[in-house]
Amino acid sequence: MIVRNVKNDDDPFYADCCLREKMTLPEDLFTGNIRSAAQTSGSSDAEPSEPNLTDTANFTEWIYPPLRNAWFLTGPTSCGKTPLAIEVASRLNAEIISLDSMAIYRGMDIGTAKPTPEQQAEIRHHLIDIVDPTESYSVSSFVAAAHAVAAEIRKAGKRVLVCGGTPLYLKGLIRGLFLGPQADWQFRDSIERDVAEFGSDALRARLSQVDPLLAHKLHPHDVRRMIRALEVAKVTGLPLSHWQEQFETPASKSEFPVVVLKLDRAWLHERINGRVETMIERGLQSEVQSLVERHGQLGRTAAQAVGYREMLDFLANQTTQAECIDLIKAHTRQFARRQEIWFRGLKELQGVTVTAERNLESLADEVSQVYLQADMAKDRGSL
RNA sequence: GGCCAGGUAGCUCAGUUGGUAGAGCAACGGAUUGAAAAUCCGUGUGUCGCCGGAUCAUUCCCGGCCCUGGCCA
Repeated sequence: MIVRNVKNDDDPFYADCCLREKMTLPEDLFTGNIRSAAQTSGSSDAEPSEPNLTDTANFTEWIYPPLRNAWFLTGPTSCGKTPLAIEVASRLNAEIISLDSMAIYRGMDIGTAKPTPEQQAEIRHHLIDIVDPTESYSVSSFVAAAHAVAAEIRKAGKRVLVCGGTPLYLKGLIRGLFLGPQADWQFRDSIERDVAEFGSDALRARLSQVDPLLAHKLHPHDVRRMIRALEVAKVTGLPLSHWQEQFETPASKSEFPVVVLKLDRAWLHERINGRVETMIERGLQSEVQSLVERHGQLGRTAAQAVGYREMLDFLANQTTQAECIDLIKAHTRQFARRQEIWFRGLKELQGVTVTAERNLESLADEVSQVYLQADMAKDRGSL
C-alpha cells in the first residue's frame, strides 16, 4: 500500500492543529459521562500537560491516497449507470469496480438493482456480493478493498472503471481517505447514553476541549459526527479535523476523470417511481422475507437500505403495502437528491446529460471521449 | 330531486368569536471522512371552490351557484 506522509507544515490546517501541542487530553476526558464537560465549558482551566501522543507514525497508515489511473462513472440512483458502464468497459477493455454501499451484500439483489448475472458475465464486476447482510461494512473497508482490487485488475492487463452512486465512497477514492481507528461501539453507546441524560450541548462542550475546529464546524445536534470525532481523538491523541482537512482540494480532471450523469429532476422521479414498481413486481417482498429467514436480524448497515427497511416494517405489520411502496419511492427520491447535492460539491466531476432521446451508443461515445482525453492530457503532462 | 357534511399548500387536515393563514407528509436547498441507500440542519411553495352582498376590513358573516361524500326519495 502506498503511504503518504500527511504531516505538512505548509498546510494551514496543520498549523491550526498545532495548537494540539499545547492541548491537554487528560484520560478522564474520555471516561465517565460528559457532564463534567458541560460544567467546565467556557473555562480554560485545563492545566497544560504532556499531550498524550501515541506513535503517530502508525497512524499515517490510515491515510489512503487517491486511486490513480482509473476512470469513474457516477450519477443518481435509477439514472442508467449500469448498462452504460458495461458498454464503456467493453469498448475500453476495462473491468468494473462497483461503487455501491449496498450492492456489496449477498442476497440483496432486487432492491439494490444489482447488475444481473448476465450483465456480470459480460463484464467482470468487483466488490459485489462480498459480505453477508449481517456483517457491517464501511467507507474504510470499501476504499481499502477498491485499492486492492484495482491493483489486481491492472495486473491482468485491464483498465479500471469505477461505477456507482455512493458519493462518500467516491470522494474517498478521488480525494483520499483517513481510515482512522475502528468504530468502538461500546464507547459510542456510552456517549450516547450520556447525551440522552445531559444533552448534546454537553457533548459539544466536551468536543470543543478536544477538537475545537470540528466542534465549531459541526452542527450542535450532529451527535453522530461529534461522537466519532471524540472517538478518533481518544485513540490517536490528535483531533479528527487534523486528519481530515487535506482532502478538501478538488483533484485534477485529467488525473481523476469522473463522469456524472445528469437528468432532469422530474424525469428522474418518474424513473424512480417506475423502478420501485418493477422491484415489487420482481419480488422484493419475498427477497426480504428469505433474507430474514436465513439471517434473522440484518446488520446495522444492511437493515437501513432503502427498500429493505420499509419492507421489514411492512412484514412486521407496521405499515400497509401501499404505504410501504410509497415510502420506498419517497426515500429513493430523497436519496437521489442528496446524491446530486454531493455531486454539485465535488468540483472535479464532469457532467454528461442523459435525455429520453439519447441512446446508449451516443452516451457511451461521450463518456469514452472524456476518459480518452483525460488519458491524453496525462500523457502530455508526463512527457 | 330533498336533507346533511365538507371544499384551505402537491397530499391528509388544523385554524381564524372578521385584521389575507399553519401542522404532518411530500418537495426544495445545504452539511457530510470507519453507520453514508445512514445521519444532521434549513426553507412555506396558498386567488382559503366560484360569483355577488353587508363591512373600514372577510378565508371566516349573508345569498346564490358549482363540486365531492353520505343519507332519504
